[in-house]
Amino acid sequence: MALTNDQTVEIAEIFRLMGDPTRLRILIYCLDGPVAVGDLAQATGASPSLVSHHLRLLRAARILRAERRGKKVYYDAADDHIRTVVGDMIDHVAEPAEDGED
Amino acid sequence: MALTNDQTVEIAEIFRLMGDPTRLRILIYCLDGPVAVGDLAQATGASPSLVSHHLRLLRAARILRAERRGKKVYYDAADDHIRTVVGDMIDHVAEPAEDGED
DNA sequence: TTAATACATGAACATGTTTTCATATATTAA
DNA sequence: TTAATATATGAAAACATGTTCATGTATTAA
Repeated sequence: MALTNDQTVEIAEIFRLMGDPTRLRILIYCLDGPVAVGDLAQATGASPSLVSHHLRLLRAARILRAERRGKKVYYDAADDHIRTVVGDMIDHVAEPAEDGED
Repeated sequence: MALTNDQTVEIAEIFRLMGDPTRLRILIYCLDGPVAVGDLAQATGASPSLVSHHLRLLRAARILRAERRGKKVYYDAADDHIRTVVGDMIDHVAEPAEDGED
């Protein structure tokens, strides 16, 4: 499959955003359903401010989406592709190395 | 699925490496079969030196693997998970936005 | 051995990113 | 309105990364 330059850059941008451990932790916590910012901060051990900064990036890239309910804002995966990509990668790491590699 | 901290960091590292446009282009060219370094440089428009630097990172993370044949060194995807992850992401970008997003 | 080709590597520059801290905004309750 | 909770944001500090250039190593052929 051939990609345009814009598509390549867009994909790289999504991978890049997934490529920071703090942000990836936040993302993974959001894969199973909406989670509030404060809960993400608690779960990840990052400050609410830092979590909020990361959430903004993830949201801007349409990796996550936000929904306010009262005082809290809940974030969850923007679509199933995101879940699939992260799921595949988890499988990749969970599996033992394949034959033939050096 | 619960991940250890090491696993999370390992996954983030792989995503991070896929998250640079030059490196992603190199990776995508390697998905369909072994490609020599010089051909990757030509195809991507990057210098052989830069391609080599990127290949070293991709190889160290076991995203690609190398095989020398005479003077040339051929790189290809280390396993099918890599192909799957990139393929999923291409689908993600190729598809129109889903319902319900803001 | 020498030369030519193909790739790899170290150092340095330029740029970009993550994180913290202080402060601002939104929502609800009193 | 005031206070309390929850989240967002701007700026700066600390740190990391991509790229280039010069040079080094491997392989083959003469």
